[in-house]
Amino acid sequence: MDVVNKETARVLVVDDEPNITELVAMALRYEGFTVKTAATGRGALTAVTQFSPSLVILDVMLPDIDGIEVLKRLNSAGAKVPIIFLTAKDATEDKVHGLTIGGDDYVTKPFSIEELMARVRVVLRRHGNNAETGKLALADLELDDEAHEVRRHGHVVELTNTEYRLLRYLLINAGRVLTRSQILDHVWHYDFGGDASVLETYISYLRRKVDRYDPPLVQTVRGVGYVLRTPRK
Amino acid sequence: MDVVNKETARVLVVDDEPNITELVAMALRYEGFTVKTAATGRGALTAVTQFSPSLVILDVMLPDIDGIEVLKRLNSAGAKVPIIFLTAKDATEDKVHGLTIGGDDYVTKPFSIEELMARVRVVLRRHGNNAETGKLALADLELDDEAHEVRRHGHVVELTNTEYRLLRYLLINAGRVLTRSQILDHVWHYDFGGDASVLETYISYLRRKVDRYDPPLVQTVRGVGYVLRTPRK
DNA sequence: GAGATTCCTGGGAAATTGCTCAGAGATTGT
DNA sequence: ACAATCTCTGAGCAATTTCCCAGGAATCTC
Repeated sequence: MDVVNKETARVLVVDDEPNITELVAMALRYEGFTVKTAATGRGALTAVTQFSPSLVILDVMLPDIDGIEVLKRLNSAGAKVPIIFLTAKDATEDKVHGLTIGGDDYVTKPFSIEELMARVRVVLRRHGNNAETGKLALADLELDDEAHEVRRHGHVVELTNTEYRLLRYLLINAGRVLTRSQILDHVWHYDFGGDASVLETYISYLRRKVDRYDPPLVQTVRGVGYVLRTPRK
Repeated sequence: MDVVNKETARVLVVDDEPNITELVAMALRYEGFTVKTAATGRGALTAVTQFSPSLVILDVMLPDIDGIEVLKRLNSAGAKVPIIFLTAKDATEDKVHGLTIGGDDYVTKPFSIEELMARVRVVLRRHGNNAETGKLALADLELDDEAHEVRRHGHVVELTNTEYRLLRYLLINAGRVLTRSQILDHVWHYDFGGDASVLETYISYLRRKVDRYDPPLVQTVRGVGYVLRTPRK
């Protein structure tokens, strides 16, 4: 289904924190992308010319040239590569916000891998590099990624962001039992160290909002985790 | 992507405790994998380059370089081999938690072999090493790992987690007589110290739930253990 | 066949797991 | 800066699961 297939899509990851680049690179490779990393703004610029990525994931805070400056230089050099900024949740956010007009986007640290990957898909789709439709469904439950909208039985269901991401992850893996740690890894922030009971709370929320109509789709597998599926029997 | 079938799939087991590596290596070999072991982080790194395993099972606590550092070095060396971490149930768990993004996973000690093998299969399947479809069957008894679901004669059978793992272990070894201690080692935690009569209790549970239809598949071999097989009159 | 051994099963206590609610704290929008 | 919303925690409660025990059934040994 891929127009430009994923195997040939190249992503450059730039961050001065090796933990982050490794984490992100790993997740991207797992999704099938070819990945290069850089630790500095200067390194990023040369990597763009040599590697010519289809997408750059770029930390705003870098030891030498900051991310925004990198963007400017790339633009004035005529390189039209889309960028996803990584930014701490502070004042600079506004700055980045104003700049992300084109196909660009930004994600605030700490982020969840699932969230970042969703952005990557969206950005690449916007740039015609990928043909994911952005729609998922199970029974009378529909999730439209583009509109960020969920419907059950035809009715729009209002979900918060975390609820949405949780439902999305379950829906991607519909019919497959997911363990708690799998879910926590994907839906919560990468440095989330808290109590795993948030998950239970959110499952509870989802049930109240999404499973208000029969049949119940969110199912517990005791001692293992959760599944989204039509009830057997 | 490397498509590797089980016969040729290689697994590297790293732990400084020989009891553990032996136990795990034996179980893996029994399942048909080719296995190498290492006792140190350094040993692991060289083994990865020489042996180029499809999967590494890696203790976090090692005498020289710890498991997380090994992961980092492997990644920065561009080796994208999936890892299953073994970790004690303490603070380090969080650390590992954050790192298990790609196809990686972790298991807390003490674990049961059966549990670890399930993770191995999941991880290898995720990585396109179609080691197994994730389905097992004997006569009209089916077990679907992904859905964590068991059917007998077409009907779904509700099993608790321990019941499920016990049945799974018997099913993998269908036709082969398993001793009590084999079963206890595999299905219960490897350092399980309780009364061995739990096993009898659970066999009883399984019979009630799974062997409700003819023919009875769960059979006792007096003085030895149990087998799962169609009765030979 | 009698005794010894091994195994089966029901009852029930203890532990675990999961659900829900209420509220504190953080975040967002106006 | 305020109000509204969202996220996460903790605790109590409910349900289920795990495990142990004990009495009795089945099988083996002699």
